[in-house]
Amino acid sequence: MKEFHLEIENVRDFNLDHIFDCGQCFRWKKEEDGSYTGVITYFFEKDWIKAAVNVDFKEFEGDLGGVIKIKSTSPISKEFWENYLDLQTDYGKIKRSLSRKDKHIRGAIKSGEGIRLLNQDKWETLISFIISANNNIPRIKGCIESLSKNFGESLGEFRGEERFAFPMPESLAELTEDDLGICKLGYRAKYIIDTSKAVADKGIDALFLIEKMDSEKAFKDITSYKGVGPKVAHCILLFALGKRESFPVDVWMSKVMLDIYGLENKKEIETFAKETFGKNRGIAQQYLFYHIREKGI
DNA sequence: AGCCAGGCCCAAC
DNA sequence: GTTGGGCATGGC
Repeated sequence: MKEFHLEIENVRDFNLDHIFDCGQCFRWKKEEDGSYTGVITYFFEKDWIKAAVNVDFKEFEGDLGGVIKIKSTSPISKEFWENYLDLQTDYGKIKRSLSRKDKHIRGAIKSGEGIRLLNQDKWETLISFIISANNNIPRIKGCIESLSKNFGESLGEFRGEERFAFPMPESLAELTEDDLGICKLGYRAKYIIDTSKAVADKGIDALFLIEKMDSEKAFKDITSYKGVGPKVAHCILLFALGKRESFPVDVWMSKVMLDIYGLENKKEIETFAKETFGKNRGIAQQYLFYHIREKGI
C-alpha cells in the first residue's frame, strides 16, 4: 500500500507519551520503537479524513526543538496536523504562566511537560466520552476499537494490522441495542444510538456550531445529547470544541485536588480552578490528571 | 466477593 | 435545584 510522508520541524514542548497517554484520546498505541500508530477519522474542512497513521518524534540536543515525522495511508495536509496537534499554541508561555501559581502545579507540569491538548474530531470525541462514563481507560479503548472494527470502514492493513475508521454517525444511528451487544458497551449502548440518531439527523454542522458558542451556551447544548452529563461535556468541550477553560472533574481530579489543595467538593474545585488557573485551566487540568495517574498519591 | 473506573439518567423530593 | 438508587462490564 502507498504511504504518504510528512515532516514538521522546529517543534517544542512536545512529547508523544505525554500527548497520547494522558487520557484525552483513545486510539493511539505505542510501538516498540517509541512511535505511535493510530487511526484518524476527522471531519475537516467539509470532508471526512480517514487514515491509518504512524507518528514519530525526534528531539534534537540542546534547545533546538525537534521534528515530527508522519506516515499515513492517505494524504493529510500540514494544516490538519498543525491544528490537530495544537502546534500553533505556545505551551512554553502557558507553562510559565501557570508555574507562577504554586509549587504543586509546577510539579505537575514537570511530569507532563510535553503535553499538548489535541484538537480532536467532534463526532468521535462525543461518542468516545459517552463511553468513558463510569469506565476505565483500557476498557474505553477496547470499546472504541470494537465499534470501529464492527461498524467502521476498513482502511486496509497498516503496520501489520487491518485498521478501521471510527464509524460514521449514520452507521451507528441505524443500529439496535442488540446490534451493539458485541461491543460490550453496557448501558451506554442506548445513549450512543440516541446521540447518533440526533447527530445523523441534525448533521455534523450542528457540532461545529457549538464551537462558535460561548462556553456556557456550548455546555448547555452538548449536554442535551443522551449520555452527556457535566463531566463528559467538559471533556468534549476541552478536547474537541476548543474550550480550554473547561475543567473536567472526575474521580482522579477529585483525588488530586483533595490531596494537593484540600478541596472537598466539586463546586469548590471548580471555583478554585477558575480563580487560580484562569482561562487555560483545562490545560492545567491535563497536567494534574497526568501527574496523579503517573505518580499516584 | 466486593470495589472501582475520565458518571449519567430519572424519579422523588 | 438537588439527591440518591440503579446501572453493564471487566480488572484487580
